[in-house]
Amino acid sequence: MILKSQVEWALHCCAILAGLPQNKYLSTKALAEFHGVPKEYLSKALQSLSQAGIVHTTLGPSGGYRLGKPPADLSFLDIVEAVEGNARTFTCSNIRANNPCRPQGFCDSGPCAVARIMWEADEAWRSKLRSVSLAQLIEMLGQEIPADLWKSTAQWVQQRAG
Amino acid sequence: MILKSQVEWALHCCAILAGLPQNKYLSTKALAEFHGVPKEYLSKALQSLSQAGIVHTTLGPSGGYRLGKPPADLSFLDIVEAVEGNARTFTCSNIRANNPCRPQGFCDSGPCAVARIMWEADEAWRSKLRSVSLAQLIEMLGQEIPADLWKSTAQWVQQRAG
DNA sequence: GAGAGACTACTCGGATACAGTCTGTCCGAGTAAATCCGG
DNA sequence: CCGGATTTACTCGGACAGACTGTATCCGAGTAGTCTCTC
Repeated sequence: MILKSQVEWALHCCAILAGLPQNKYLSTKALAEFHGVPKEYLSKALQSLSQAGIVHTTLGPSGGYRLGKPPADLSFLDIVEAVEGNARTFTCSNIRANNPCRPQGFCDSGPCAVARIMWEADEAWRSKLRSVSLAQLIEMLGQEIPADLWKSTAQWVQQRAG
Repeated sequence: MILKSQVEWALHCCAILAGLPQNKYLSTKALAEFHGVPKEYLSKALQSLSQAGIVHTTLGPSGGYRLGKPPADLSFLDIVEAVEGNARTFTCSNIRANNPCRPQGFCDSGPCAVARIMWEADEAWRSKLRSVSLAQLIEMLGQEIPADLWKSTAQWVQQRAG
């Protein structure tokens, strides 16, 4: 059970897009070059973000992506679920129903205990992701990245933005 | 990111094995028939549990599996990790290193903020699974399963145990 | 110089291909209990 | 009746195949700016 690499890409792309000047767009090509990943495949992740309303896109030259909401309103969970889907990590196939001792027509009341516990763990994971916003990530990155690198990166983004 | 069906099987099998008389064994065949799953494939999950020391096995006739530890000492996490592996759900490929603005020879101090947050969420998931023991599951099942079904199931297990 | 049309750069979506994992099956090797057979 | 040899029932491990997913690439359709050409 391992998340796709697209999740990592999407998170880093959102972090970059958060530093973009208002009403400017950054192309897939620029984002792909910045992160050193294949442009065409990264485009799939960005499409997922677009469909989820996390980023906004414009066609034509000087087109590309920008965030669709302020970074404070975007949680890690929003981005992860946009790429990975929002299905629970544990699927209950209700194998207790195959118990040969069951009387015919026996009907269960609610999901089985195993599934409930696994779903609680899943919810703990989601809850943590929900509690961290993109704005908080930017703040953390600002603290741990050297000031000159932070500045030159911002310049690079501004130069490529259209 | 969805857990294998083997995880569900392993959890239910451990719950059944917990109801086994001391020093008795239950065969893969019996467990497979009880849960209505393919015997050969279920055997893979049980092998994983065996390698992790969660269950103990004996060869020959009247052989099979029994728990290797008391149910109170077995957590959900033990069982899930035995089948699914203990690798983190998020893998950081350190794509920040591809930032074209980086000076040559730049060296990061510690994992990047994105990975740290994802790993915290992963730990929240594991922590929840670690907090629930197999004994607690048995107790929950005892409360929600009708008494007569609980009894006849115990009898079925005892009859098939060797 | 102004407006219409062509051009360009980009996103979007579908089609395709490849690799790895998940699911499932099959079979031989090894082991321990039960059974059989000779003394 | 007893002890050794055979049989039996099971686990274990590897090999194998098919389906599905993740990764990656390519190309055509559509769109919005930009450029060019004509009047």
